[in-house]
Order: sequence, then structure tokens, then C-alpha cells
Amino acid sequence: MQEPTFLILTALAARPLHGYGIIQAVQTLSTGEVKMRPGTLYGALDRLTDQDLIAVEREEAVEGRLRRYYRLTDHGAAALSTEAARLRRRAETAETQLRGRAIPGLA
Amino acid sequence: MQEPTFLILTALAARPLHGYGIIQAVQTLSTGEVKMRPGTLYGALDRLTDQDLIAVEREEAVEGRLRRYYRLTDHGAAALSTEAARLRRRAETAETQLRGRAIPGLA
DNA sequence: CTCTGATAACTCGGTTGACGATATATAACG
DNA sequence: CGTTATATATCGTCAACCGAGTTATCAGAG
Repeated sequence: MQEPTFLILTALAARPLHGYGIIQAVQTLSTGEVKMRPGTLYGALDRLTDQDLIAVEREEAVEGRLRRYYRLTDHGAAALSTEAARLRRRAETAETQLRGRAIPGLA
Repeated sequence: MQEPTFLILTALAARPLHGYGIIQAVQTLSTGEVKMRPGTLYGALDRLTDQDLIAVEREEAVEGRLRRYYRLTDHGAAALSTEAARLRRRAETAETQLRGRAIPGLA
């Protein structure tokens, strides 16, 4: 799983959002680092829906404009949780290695 | 930066290694999770060398077989450190969101 | 003596997924 | 009336990962 995908799932973890809301949430959650483009978002949304990690919650028409809300599925929440733990482990391993001290027992 | 690339840099952080040694180190460092393929490794090695994140340390001929050792450059160590911090932040943000509590002040 | 498996390097083609650019439409602001 | 913000969507490209295959040496099993 790559960063943009991870951030979409993160954005949807707390509450359902529509596409444009995800773009804004991702920017906020990444403290301005990541500005997701529509080309990345809508492709990922279709893919994640196919993988049953997210699902369409509801569709709203606000002032003539459609808003399609997505929510994280249970499956998606589990995947995000697993992936977060993985990132944490990767970060820890890298920092340990950088300190120049290999974990005892490793070649 | 993607996971395989990150793991190559992690493997080289503590000490220089040759290609095959990296494959083994990655597998150990990821507690068996990631078995890097040659196609991934050698492509990444060329790319990372071009980006000056790693460099060829020396070439050794051991029993007729060539061993090409790569080391992390200062630039590469800095990039790995930055990326590790980034992964840590991503993991933390995701876990916070999963707890259902948005960071106060966010929409 | 041959075959398998580990070590060690490298190539090639396919697929996935992110990205930039572009398109469309409405409402608000100046 | 033009620009900015909201909101969705498509298209073509490119980077990167991945599996499979190639070549070669040496050790150990059969």
C-alpha cells in the first residue's frame, strides 16, 4: 500500500467524507505535505471500493452538486490498522539501524 | 519512497552490503515478511545510485565470484531518517483517527 | 558422477498505481 | 464578467515493483 492510498483510508477512519472532503482532510492530516490530485483520488476510490476497503455511504445533492460520501469498511479499518503497525515497525527498524547498532542476533 | 526502497536503505544503514546480502538483510529486518526479488533490487540499486542515496563502496572477487558492496551516503542516511520520521507520523495519525477521535481543531 | 541447492550477479517484460493535465458544472466574490 | 472554491470524473504517461528467467561457482546429497 502506497502513501496516497494510506492517507485516504486514514482520512475516512474517523468519519465518512466525500471526494473533495478527502482531498482537504489529507492535506490537513499530513500537515500540508500532501496535496492529493483528483487523478490520484478517483482512481484510488474505485480501486479501494473494488477491494472492499471502502464503500459508498450515501449520495447527497447539495445545491445541484452531487456529493458522494465514502466510509471505511470493517475490512478497510483492519487493513489500515495492520498497515499502521507495519509503518511503525519499519520506522523503528530504520532508526535502530541508523544508530549503527544492529539488533543483536542479526548477521 | 516505497517499501522495498526504504528497506534497502535500512539494510545499508548499519554497514555496507552486497546485493545478495541486501536480499537476506531485508528478509531478516522485516521478520520474514518481505522477500525482495532481484528485479526489484537491481533496478532500485541503479536508481538509488543515480540519486546519490547509495554508492558502490568496493568490489571484491571472492572465489571467482564478484561481490559489489554498496554503502549508504550521507545524503542517503538523511533521506532515510526523514522518511522514517514520516512513516512514524503517518502511523500515529492513522491510529489516532482509528480511535475515532479527530485531532482537536480539525474539521 | 550427477543433481540439487545455496551463493551471487543481472535482464526483460508485464502490471499496478500515482500523477499531471484537462474537462465539466455551480455558486460566491469582487 | 472573470476568478476562485466546490465537486466530480477521465485520459495518457511514467515510475517502480515484481516474477521469471539467465549465467556461474561451489558444496553436499544421492
